[in-house]
Amino acid sequence: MTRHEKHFSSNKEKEFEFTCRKHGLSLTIQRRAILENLAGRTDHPTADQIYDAVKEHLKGVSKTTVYRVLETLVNFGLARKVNNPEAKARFDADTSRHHHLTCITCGAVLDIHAQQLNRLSFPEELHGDVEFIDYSINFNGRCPACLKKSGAKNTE
Amino acid sequence: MTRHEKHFSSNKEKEFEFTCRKHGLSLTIQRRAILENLAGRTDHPTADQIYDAVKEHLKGVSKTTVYRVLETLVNFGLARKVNNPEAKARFDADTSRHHHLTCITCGAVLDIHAQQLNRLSFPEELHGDVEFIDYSINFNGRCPACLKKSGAKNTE
DNA sequence: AAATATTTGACATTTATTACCATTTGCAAT
DNA sequence: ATTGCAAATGGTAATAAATGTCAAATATTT
Ligand SMILES: [Zn+2]
Ligand SMILES: [Zn+2]
Ligand SMILES: [Zn+2]
Ligand SMILES: [Zn+2]
Repeated sequence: MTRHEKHFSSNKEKEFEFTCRKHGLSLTIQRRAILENLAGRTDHPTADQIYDAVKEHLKGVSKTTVYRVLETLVNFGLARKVNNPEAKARFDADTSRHHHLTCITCGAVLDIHAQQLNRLSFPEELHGDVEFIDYSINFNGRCPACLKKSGAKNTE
Repeated sequence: MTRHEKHFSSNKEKEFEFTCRKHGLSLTIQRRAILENLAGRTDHPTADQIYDAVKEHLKGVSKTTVYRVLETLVNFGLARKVNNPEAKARFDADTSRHHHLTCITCGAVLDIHAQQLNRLSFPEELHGDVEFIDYSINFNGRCPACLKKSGAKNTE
């Protein structure tokens, strides 16, 4: 019983309460339980995995609520969506080493080719623990079209 | 008519034919058309978008085929899946700046915290064209558990 | 405690992806 | 060119993830 509660560090709990109050969000037991579960694990669970875990302690939770609460948590910066910015796979015939920028305004995905980004060194302190094979970088920002539309050309 | 065909660079076409022959894959018009379409655009389309485009030239293509062919192309290195290594979103309560390693063996997602990775400089040559806001790095490799199991501890 | 605004739960629906299988097609050997 | 067979396709049906709806329940305010 105390096992999972100790993971809901009072830091995260305070941040949760603060953020909810700040934005006029109700402090519901569902929100608390879902964030508590997510904060108590490091395996980057899916919505379904969180649902499976939470329903043990909170009999009757709806899966809909889990999806909704997760979205809320992400929107207010209390959690982060690691994969799948959208729910569809995107394909690329360019198999050369390059990276991507996703436009936060229109969702476009642009190629970022830059030599300097292809020479990242893997963190030494982790060698031995894990094996690094490759990497790709996901930038987020704004594409040329949306930049032009908004007129926000910061040249600084 | 020549508009889209010129994009199917003879390089990619040769690579396609070579790879198919090398692995005993049939050279079907569906595979050719789908790769031709994908290679002729840079917008990282979804399977559905490719289907919409391809069916114009290849009346009667099945959406199933598009999904299947894309999978084949990715498996044989002729294309790349940019988003959604799997079709589910994963969540993280750690909103601090960090990166992720996805284990190619078991699919686990691990946090990679390393200061050196948080100081990437955005490619200068792109300043002005696009606006960079943030980034995250997706490593792929193998997690400690799978590394240990396979006994492949390369300490070099 | 009562009034009000928000959130939830159950169900239905949409959307992405995969499974299945009969038919067709690519391809190699006549 | 014809034949034979393995491989691939098309159509449909089935999963699975995610979202929409709305009355009932709950949190917050008064
Ligand atoms: Zn844009
Ligand atoms: Zn790309
Ligand atoms: Zn693993
Ligand atoms: Zn993480």
